[in-house]
Amino acid sequence: MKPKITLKDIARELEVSISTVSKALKNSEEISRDTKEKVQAFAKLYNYKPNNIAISLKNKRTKNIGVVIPDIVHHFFTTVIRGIEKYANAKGYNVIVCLSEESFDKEVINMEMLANGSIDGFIMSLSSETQQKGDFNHLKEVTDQGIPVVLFDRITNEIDCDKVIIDDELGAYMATKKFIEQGKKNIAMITTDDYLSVSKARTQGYLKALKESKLGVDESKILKMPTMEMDEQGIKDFFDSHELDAVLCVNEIFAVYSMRLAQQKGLRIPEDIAFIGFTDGLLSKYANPSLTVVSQHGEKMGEVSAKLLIDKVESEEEEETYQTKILEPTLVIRDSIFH
Amino acid sequence: MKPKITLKDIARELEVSISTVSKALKNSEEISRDTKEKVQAFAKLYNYKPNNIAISLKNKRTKNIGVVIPDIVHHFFTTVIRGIEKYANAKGYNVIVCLSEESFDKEVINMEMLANGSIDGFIMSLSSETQQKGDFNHLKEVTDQGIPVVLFDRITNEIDCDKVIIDDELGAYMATKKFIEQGKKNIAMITTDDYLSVSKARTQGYLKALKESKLGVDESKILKMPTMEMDEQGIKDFFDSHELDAVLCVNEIFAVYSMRLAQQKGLRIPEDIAFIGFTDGLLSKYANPSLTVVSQHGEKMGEVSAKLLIDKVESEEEEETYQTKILEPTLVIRDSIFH
DNA sequence: TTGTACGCGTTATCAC
DNA sequence: GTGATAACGCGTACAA
Repeated sequence: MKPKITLKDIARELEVSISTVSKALKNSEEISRDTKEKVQAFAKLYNYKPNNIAISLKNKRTKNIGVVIPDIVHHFFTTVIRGIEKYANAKGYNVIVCLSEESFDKEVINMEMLANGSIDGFIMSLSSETQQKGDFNHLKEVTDQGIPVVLFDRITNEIDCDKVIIDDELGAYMATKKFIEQGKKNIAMITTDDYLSVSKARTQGYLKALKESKLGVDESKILKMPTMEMDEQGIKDFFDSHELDAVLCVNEIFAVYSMRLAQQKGLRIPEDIAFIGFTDGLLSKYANPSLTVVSQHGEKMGEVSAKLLIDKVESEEEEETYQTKILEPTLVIRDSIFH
Repeated sequence: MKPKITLKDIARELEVSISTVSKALKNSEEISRDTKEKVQAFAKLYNYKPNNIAISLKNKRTKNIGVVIPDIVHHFFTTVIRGIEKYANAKGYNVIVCLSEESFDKEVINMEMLANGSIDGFIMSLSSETQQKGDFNHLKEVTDQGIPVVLFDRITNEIDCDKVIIDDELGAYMATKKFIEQGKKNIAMITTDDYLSVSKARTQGYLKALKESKLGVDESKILKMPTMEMDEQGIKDFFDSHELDAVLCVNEIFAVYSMRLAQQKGLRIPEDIAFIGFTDGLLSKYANPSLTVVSQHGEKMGEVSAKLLIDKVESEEEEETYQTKILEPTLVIRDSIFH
């Protein structure tokens, strides 16, 4: 058991002053070669490392980034974290992860916990409850304090800050268009309620593609699930009451589950009915048949978010200029559609 | 823009001393009702919150937990994080997540980054490279400094610390036994190289069950993959060169992919060939057919780890007594075997 | 009842 | 070339 050693310890042991030690360790020109060597040798021997907390207090910089997300089990958020971690780590930052579990209150509590000096900035994606309530005071307070915030994926226009999203509307548009090109006539969409910013945008892309085609829109072919949770019965009923030959799903879980239902009804995929989902996760890759998806490029999104945040944190001037980066979605073609 | 307010600011504004403010905010009996109300009102108005960093420096307690894991995209680790986060948050702790990406060097760097005061303790699962090298000096150094460590899942006996694992051997044993009871005769195992502690234990459980039965062991029915990465061709060759009616896989990805291969060969699941995997993730649940798995109870594991760590962090006496908690695995029966 | 002084570990400035 | 001092923000033992 050898407890952490401080400057003071070294100073006492070597019978010099604390400031001499501090300078010696930084190879300051002021200090004689002799003392420098003595101090550095001693420090190395006892494995001296400066205390991060003390430095944080002094510099008012923690080198920590707070990441607040609704859920960590979803593959998309997981890849975003990985992207953030990658970029942040390379820049010497640590990542503190907090989960809101889709709860407004938890989101608020987590942010308050971190906003009192623990972090230099936030990267976050709003909980569904927050988007539903439309209450963003906790974000406002944080930005008012001058703490930089980057929102990704689930964002709001009510807050002035940097944002990173993919073009959800375009993604859904591309997917729907693909169906149309392949001659599908009865194209359904399974999504969540509109309060989720991404669901809304995706629904619009779907509608846009249909309006541009001869097919036109049939609102009854849109199934809006109340939550992100799987409602197996809801989807089952939907399939029983509609004649469909293509389905666009707002996430991969809905899609994979829907495929199973279709198969149970004896439909062939993609001949009788084709599927496209969002999120390029393990589920899509290993589903049977494998699922065509609109990739959200989570890792890229994380990296971009981290870069935006760290740039802002490290920039001296406080520019009040914010940007919104819109990443291009891409279609990952697999066996759930023709190719 | 209203920057953070400090005790000093309040003191100056109200023309009292800093310590008076500090005491007033803690409702100290020493302070007159009058000043207390004045101070508290002012503090509330300007939304005063004590600076975490300053408190950390003073208390030598950060209320941060460092979590170092090999990978965040695997469902198992994801659920463990969730468990840790849940427990830790309830206790007022934050979770700093670092990814080693299965790399020894990254693991070392991450730990060093955090060990200089940023955290009160570590929860970690070893990278495969670390287990392969058998070099645990970075762990030794940390524990030598008196920083508590909890290892989970991928552990080592070389380090004295609390540990949390599931009984991997038992899990594999249960699964194999299940196959045997159901009359399967040619039971294979797809695993990774033995340097991963969990793979080794699982292989032993598999062997134990076979030895106890009349079937006996056929080493050629064990496929050892060099890494956690999917080697599709390796599995394909294995299937082509063996007559199998049951397969135990060390993770769900191997299992789901193997099922697909079996189906492509025209085999029926579970009649012709049955499958069991490890890890109760989304993949297992939504596979077609759904996959029977040995559940590792990741969330529980995270909670238990967090509890062990926080208990140790908060205990005054430094007991040099460590425990290893062994969680019971359970079989989650789904359609990839008879039931 | 209020205020002073000190310490947590570090760095920067200034004096010797 | 070296050291004393102040400061970051807070809490607390002790003094007034």
